Amino acid sequence: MSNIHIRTRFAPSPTGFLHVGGLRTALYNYLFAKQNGGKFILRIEDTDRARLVEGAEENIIETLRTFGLDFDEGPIKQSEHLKRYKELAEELIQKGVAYEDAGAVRFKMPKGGVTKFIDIIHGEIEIENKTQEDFIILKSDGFPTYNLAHLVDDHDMEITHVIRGDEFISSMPKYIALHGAFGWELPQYAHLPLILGKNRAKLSKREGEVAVKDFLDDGYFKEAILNFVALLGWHPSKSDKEIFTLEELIKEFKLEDVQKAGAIFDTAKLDWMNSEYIRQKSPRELLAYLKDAGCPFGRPASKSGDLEKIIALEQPRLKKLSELLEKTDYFFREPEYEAVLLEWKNMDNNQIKNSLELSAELLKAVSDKDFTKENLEKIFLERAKDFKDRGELLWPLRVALTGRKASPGPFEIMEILEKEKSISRVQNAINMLK
RNA sequence: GGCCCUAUCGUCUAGCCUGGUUAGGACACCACGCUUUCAAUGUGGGAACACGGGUUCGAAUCCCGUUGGGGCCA
Repeated sequence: MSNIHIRTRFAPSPTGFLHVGGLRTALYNYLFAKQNGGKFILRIEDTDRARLVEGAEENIIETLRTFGLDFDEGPIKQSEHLKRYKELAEELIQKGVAYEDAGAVRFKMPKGGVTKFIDIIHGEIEIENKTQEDFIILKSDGFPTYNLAHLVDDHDMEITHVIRGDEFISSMPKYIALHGAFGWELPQYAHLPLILGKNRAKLSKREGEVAVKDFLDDGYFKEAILNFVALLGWHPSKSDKEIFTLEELIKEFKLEDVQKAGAIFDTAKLDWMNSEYIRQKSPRELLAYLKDAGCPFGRPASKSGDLEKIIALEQPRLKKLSELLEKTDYFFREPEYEAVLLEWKNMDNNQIKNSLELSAELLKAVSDKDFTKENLEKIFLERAKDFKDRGELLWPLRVALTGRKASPGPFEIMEILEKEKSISRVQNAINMLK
């Protein structure tokens, strides 16, 4: 608790929905603040009025809440500080370090020397001042540019650590010169490597799914997304642990261990991670989650106990919850398939028919009460011994029940389908072969 | 084009600071086992130090250069 005064901020522009890169920046800011007992603050940088997108601010706030990245202060909006920026621009003109130019105010960038600073992630960085031009700090419409506004607010909000994307490194001489002109102390900086698309370029909306909301809507768990994003550019120093809760991340995250090079955002590992989280949850939790999400799974209604059983069957096969509806459709309507699918290896039509007729016969002999997975398995596996291989009995049966090449096993399915429906599906298959 | 950042398997990365490893893990991929199918699971496998020079007995690791990638500005 020694660093009680540490203050970080996440300062997005509301020019679009929160994307994965933004989420990671917010997360790292949050983790660093929390692990030091400090404060995490949200600031909305809404001074570029032309690029504002409706609903973006709400989406950013809502998404941060969803992930549990609760901010201690804010949201603070820059558009409410217009007077402050104007006064400060004025002050710089008075001091002779800024001047008016076609209605705008420009800051006089020192032309000689080098700017040196320490970045927590990159170490020492040196940039010659002559690479920078005099730059606009206040536009003719009275709105400040990023160059001025972000650092005024960081100062006023007493931000101690600025953790943001790499893309600002080359403008650091501007920010440092401006701090000098105001006589303000510099915060510490940590510039995060960019998250790149498959084409190695900065992730952009044009590539489709980059909004965090899209992933949420697509059936990825928030825990999985957060976990995945945390590992894009960071790795625990003394272990190979990969599954982390937010609390664990707060304990183990180290800003100095953040990678210097950009990371490609590739969803293959996210899929795996999501399936890990799906398997960790109980079917009941998954069902509740689906209900909350307004997913039509299970409608029209069957008994709710069955829904949990159905989820339990597919659980180890799911990468995303959104696959559930399609994968379990045969529980809710009669399967449709081609008769050839019933064929196992080199069986001919007659053999298939005989196999299915035996199945029907065996099923009819089981009472409703005994129509359980265990019982059915015992009965069928015993009879399957009469065949060259079990598949001759079990494959046609399973296809008759599901209409699918791939599915869970027939016994667990039949327990859920119950006797009458199981038999009728087998009967339908037999009829197809006539 | 100028400036800046950056470089280990296909991807995310450990190792680099403090030279000596069969260069480790995870995902993905392949094979095998289990198995009626698909998963899950178990075992095994292929797969990387961008390149060129130094320094050194010895370089992924230190230095220089080149190339590639990215960013910012124009």
